[in-house]
Amino acid sequence: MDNIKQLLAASKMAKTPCRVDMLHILLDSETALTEIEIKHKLSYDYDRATIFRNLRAFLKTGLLHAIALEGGEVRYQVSESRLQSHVHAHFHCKACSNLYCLNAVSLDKLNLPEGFEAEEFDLVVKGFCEKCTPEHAKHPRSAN
Amino acid sequence: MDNIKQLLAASKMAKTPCRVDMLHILLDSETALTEIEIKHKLSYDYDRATIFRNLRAFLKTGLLHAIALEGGEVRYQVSESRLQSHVHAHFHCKACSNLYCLNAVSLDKLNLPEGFEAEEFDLVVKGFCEKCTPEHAKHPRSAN
DNA sequence: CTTACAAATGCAACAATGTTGCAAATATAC
DNA sequence: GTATATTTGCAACATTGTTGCATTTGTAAG
Repeated sequence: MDNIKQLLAASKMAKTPCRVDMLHILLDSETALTEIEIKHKLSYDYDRATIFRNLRAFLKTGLLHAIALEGGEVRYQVSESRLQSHVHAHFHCKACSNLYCLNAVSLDKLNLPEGFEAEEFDLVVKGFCEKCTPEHAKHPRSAN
Repeated sequence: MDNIKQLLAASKMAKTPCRVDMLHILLDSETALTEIEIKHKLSYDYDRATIFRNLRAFLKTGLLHAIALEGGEVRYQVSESRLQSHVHAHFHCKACSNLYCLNAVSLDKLNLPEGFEAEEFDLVVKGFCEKCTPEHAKHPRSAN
């Protein structure tokens, strides 16, 4: 709560109800969310332009980061350890389609072609999450 | 040329000028292309619905695969070694924004959380390509 | 090569989404 | 509390995703 106030202050953004609500939702979420998911979880029906602009502003200040999935789906997440590492790793469940953040992934010794200079790594691992692995669920593979 | 005919036949798709042209462009390209880039390179101004449907059909048969970048940008590429590996690695240049396909990347010993089962890996490495590294160019970092 | 059927295309229409200007409402600093 | 800078809601429009349908084209068979 107070945490959110600090986050906004650190980014020099006004503390408005919509922004607080958005960050609250994203901080509470175990998985990265789409713009529509965020909109649906908001306590008030804010205008889509407002949400759009706030997402854009959050990305600009680095408070959030976006992960693009196949099909053009974009999910947002609070960038907690953004500056510590340039590796962003996520796990995308093929059954429930949730997107989890993976920490502690190292990709240092990747052999790139001659003359290529790497700065960041975005990794998306696809499979089945703990709730949807064949052992735990019976019909999880229906989705894709 | 004849190669394209075989690709289409293998996917049980009719050999139409638009499809041949699209595949020609994608096979010739060193980098993955967006739908708009493909459209601009076509020799004839095909309807966008046609291109849209053909891309979708190509993805369905697996002839092409899509790579999603930040900002929702989606790029398409001929899937050459699609069945050999479940690792798709690409290099996205921050300067010229080209997307190169990286081969020979191994991500086997990735330590996932308990209960998570990985099937595919999509890696996007961002940085500067050989044409845009500081050594080779003077003002390449303007983009981004 | 023609015919007959299946498939693809162009076009129009509409839905969904991205994006902006601007006036009204709200937040921040004094 | 007041003044100023931001943010919001709304409307408008651009762009893109998507589909139905009539027309055209491709394919397979004779």
